[in-house]
Amino acid sequence: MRVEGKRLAREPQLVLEHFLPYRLSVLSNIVSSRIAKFYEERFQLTIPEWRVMAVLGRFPGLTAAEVTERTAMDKVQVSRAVGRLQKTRRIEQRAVEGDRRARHLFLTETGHGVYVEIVPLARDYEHKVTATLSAAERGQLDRLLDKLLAAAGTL
Amino acid sequence: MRVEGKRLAREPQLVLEHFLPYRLSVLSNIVSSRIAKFYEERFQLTIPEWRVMAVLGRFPGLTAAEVTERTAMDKVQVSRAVGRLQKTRRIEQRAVEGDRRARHLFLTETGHGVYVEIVPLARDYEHKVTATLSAAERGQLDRLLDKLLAAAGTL
DNA sequence: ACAATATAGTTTCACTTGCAACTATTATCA
DNA sequence: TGATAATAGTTGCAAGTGAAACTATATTGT
Repeated sequence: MRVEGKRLAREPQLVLEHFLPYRLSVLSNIVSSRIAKFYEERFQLTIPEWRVMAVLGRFPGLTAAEVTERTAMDKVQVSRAVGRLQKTRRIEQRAVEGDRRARHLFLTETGHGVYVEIVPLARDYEHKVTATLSAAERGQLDRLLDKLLAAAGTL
Repeated sequence: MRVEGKRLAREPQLVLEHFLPYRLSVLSNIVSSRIAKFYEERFQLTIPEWRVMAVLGRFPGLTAAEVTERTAMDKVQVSRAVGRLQKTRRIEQRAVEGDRRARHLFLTETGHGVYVEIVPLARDYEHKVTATLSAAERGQLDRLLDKLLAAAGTL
């Protein structure tokens, strides 16, 4: 009934800590949870909320559906993040003329202030994460992520 | 009240799709959710369960605490995965002599069969994800992940 | 024009998750 | 030895999640 002894030697094995999906997941979880903790403590902001603010900072007036396209979040997540951001007065909405289902979303002045404050902090954190990499390695990392993201999208 | 017009041009901006934490999260989520779906459909297995099985396949007899150390899962997650795996008869436990709190965990014959079936499938998937990379790039990826994981762990 | 479809966004539900509290057991040390 | 602290593992709870159902509005085809 038990599995032990030399049988194992010849059988397929998987070394979890060398397994790409596992490594990606661990790395991503570490990075995301640190950021999440930081945003939460400092701004009472979740990562989905931050993502919505980030795209609205760059593209004021997107609708929720357009935010969804640009963030790899699903529409439920966006809807909830938008709801919370409105409650906390970081974003506001205006009618889309010609379509009463959708609304344009904008950072409020308050929201924009938060955005402007976070952006350099986010960059700092990114730099810390990649601090042990050389410039060449950072370039490699970018290229590899591009390729992997493209590949993963079409699998 | 609104944020628009040329003000934006001079203000800090963050391009989400170039932001490392975001990119890592998106890539990891795509990869993990595909795998999760596959494991679920084919083996009624969650990723935490699979991780537990993967380490027990390689290190039969670990205790739950030891599984925790080796998987970057927390003990609650391990406890629940172990519970489900016992219910589905994929693992079993034996007493640890000299400590009645802990138990050694082993794959059952059934569990081992699942393990042996999954391992090559997992490898295949990994290869598919990296199929667009050259051998050199795969090497780079490994090295970069090593460095980033080491760095992230100590931040 | 109007029935059938599609889309924007919200809500419900079942499930997962992590934190903290908890039980049981073992280790420490005065 | 007996009190205190540490450890293994489980459970309760509050919050987050995605899938599917739902409302409201817009589009399409006849």
